[in-house]
Amino acid sequence: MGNQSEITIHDIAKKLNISASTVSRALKDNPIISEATRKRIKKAAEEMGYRPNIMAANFRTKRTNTIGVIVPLINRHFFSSVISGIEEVAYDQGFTVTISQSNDNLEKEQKIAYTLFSNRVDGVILSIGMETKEIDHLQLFANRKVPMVFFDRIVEEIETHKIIVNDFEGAYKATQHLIEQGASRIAHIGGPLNLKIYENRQKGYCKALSDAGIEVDNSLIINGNLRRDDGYKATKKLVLAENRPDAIFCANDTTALSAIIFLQENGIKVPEEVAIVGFSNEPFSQVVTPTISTIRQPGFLIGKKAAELIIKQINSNKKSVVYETIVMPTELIIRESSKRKK
Amino acid sequence: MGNQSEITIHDIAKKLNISASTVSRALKDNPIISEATRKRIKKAAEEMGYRPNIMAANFRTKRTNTIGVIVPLINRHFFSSVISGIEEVAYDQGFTVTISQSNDNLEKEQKIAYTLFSNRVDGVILSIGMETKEIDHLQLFANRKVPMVFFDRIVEEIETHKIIVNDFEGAYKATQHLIEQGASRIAHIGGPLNLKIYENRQKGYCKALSDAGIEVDNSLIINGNLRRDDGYKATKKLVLAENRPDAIFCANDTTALSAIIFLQENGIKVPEEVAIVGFSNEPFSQVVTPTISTIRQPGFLIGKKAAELIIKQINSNKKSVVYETIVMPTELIIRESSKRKK
DNA sequence: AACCAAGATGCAATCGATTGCATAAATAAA
DNA sequence: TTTATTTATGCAATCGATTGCATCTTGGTT
Repeated sequence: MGNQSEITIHDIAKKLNISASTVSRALKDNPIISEATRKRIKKAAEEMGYRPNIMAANFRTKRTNTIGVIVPLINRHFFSSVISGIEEVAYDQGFTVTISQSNDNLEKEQKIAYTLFSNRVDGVILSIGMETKEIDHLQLFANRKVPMVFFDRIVEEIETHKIIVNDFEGAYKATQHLIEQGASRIAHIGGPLNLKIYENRQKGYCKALSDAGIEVDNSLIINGNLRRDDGYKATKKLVLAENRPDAIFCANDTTALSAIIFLQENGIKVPEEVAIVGFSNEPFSQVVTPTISTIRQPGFLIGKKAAELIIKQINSNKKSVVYETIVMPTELIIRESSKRKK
Repeated sequence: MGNQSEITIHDIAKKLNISASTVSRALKDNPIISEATRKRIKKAAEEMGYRPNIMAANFRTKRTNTIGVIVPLINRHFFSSVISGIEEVAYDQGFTVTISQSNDNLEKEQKIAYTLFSNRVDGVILSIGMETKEIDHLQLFANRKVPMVFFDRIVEEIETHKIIVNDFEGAYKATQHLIEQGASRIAHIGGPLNLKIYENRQKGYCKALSDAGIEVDNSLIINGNLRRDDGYKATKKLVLAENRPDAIFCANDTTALSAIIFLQENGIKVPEEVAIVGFSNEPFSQVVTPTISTIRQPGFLIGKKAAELIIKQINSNKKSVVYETIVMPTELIIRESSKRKK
């Protein structure tokens, strides 16, 4: 059993008294090798417990069949869904997926990018971190013609494939829904505006208001980092001000939840007095009390699509690629936190 | 900008009129190279935009600095936490992490294992799928002396590092806590007993009862698949029986939640009339109403520990490794669903 | 029988970084 | 100055699979 030394195609060749090139070709089902020898070779390979040294092959062919993925945090439902989608497609096509998380830290993102590049991944799928304003480390891939797909948090300046969620539409629908539920003073707890997604959510919110003839009141918009604490404080500020809002559209579910918590702690009824809609459909949003209305982002589908796009580009001999920007639709999920009895 | 052709150490060598070996050594900070030349070389490398071809280096040195991870499902909080922990440690030590999911499918798990092996990962960290009864594909690593760490769902027959959670202890503490809160008729909604982890949880529950002088009543134990539905039905059955239990220890948080939902729907107060403790500390358990008491499994720590173990083994010149089986402690988190006012 | 084409296999170079050993240069000791 | 010693650098082989080109078989055709 214990077989420690590497078995190479040369070992097989020697045993069968043929050349290594023939072995190589046979194992790759090259039709130029006769049926008979191919079978002999495969049989021998099997018996000898041969496992190809992919490192050697990669080195020679300059392909790794590896896709690098960079996300801010693996341990978050949206991103792990995307990864799951990527993995699903990539695996079927014979690709390996290497995953790294930037922790929303620019320095780490840069290191990861250089590492992936040095590892000669065939392509990169990524969503940038909150701090990412410099983009030299990403330009690297563009310059060297390494296929790249941005998703969700994209970099506009780099011309490549992009998959985004229709944040504008989602925010619009969320806000519109709040209006339909009878709200008229609708606040917004938003994210950092240097990220396009939060800008678009905010724009969708504003557009829905103005389409309904409601003037946008900047005192009702609070931007922050969308952590639990941010939502709590923002809600406090909104509620304690004179002329309290009767609804809040939050740019993620975390702040929606912390808003609800603050409101409940202060005896303000959700949704009767303040209706809430979040964003992202985090798993907890459907099990908390009240369940949180939110916008579903199709993470798994985004992942699949990203993998398909990048594999297509990897396999197309890199000439004249037409870059696509895919906008994924969103879906409004109405739950208790915004549904007012009529 | 557009720099398409590979820059190698030979290009640097040629430009500086020195040999490639000197360049290689200088870039690796080999002290045998003089300060002066090292600086010249590094400067030139920087200027020329040199990026080492790690494929070539890996091939030569037979190390990939890559750790392969196989989990049943990426998109689940426990596993993504573990991955996060692995990634954290591995990254700091200069390792790359490759992640694959088996989807609890034996065939896919086998394919992944062979792929990882062919890619010559330096080590493998894995939690097996539900279907995994054959283990040839895992023996492969053991035979070829590839470092391996099992976590959570381990294979007993393979002698290697293992990291498991102390399910017995966790269940014991949960049950004990319920007793301390004044409960005396404590039910258990358990998982399939062919999985070790659920067997141990049940054993811990029974031991805690008998240690407290409470006889185990089998009519209070219901085993199932621990889905939402299972918890709901089990609770119904328990509650509608004569002599209703005054507490339930659930083998996961999902059933704990559905138990709570059933109880609330039927006007039974949690925790006053029936106290509940779950298991796993799923993210939702701290945000639902009431918040759910549960047992924390240190996923992130398990990941870190697994990475540390495997890296240690990779770096130790593979002679005489002592395999460790680490049992991670659990922590009881007391929340509203079990805390009775005194 | 002579020639050709198609089919099957082998030869040898190649990818880029690493590394044991040899050598050259610089310094110290005699 | 000569020899030993240290320090710095170069030479060349190597890792295993791939692949363009050369070579050898074989059978078919005239």
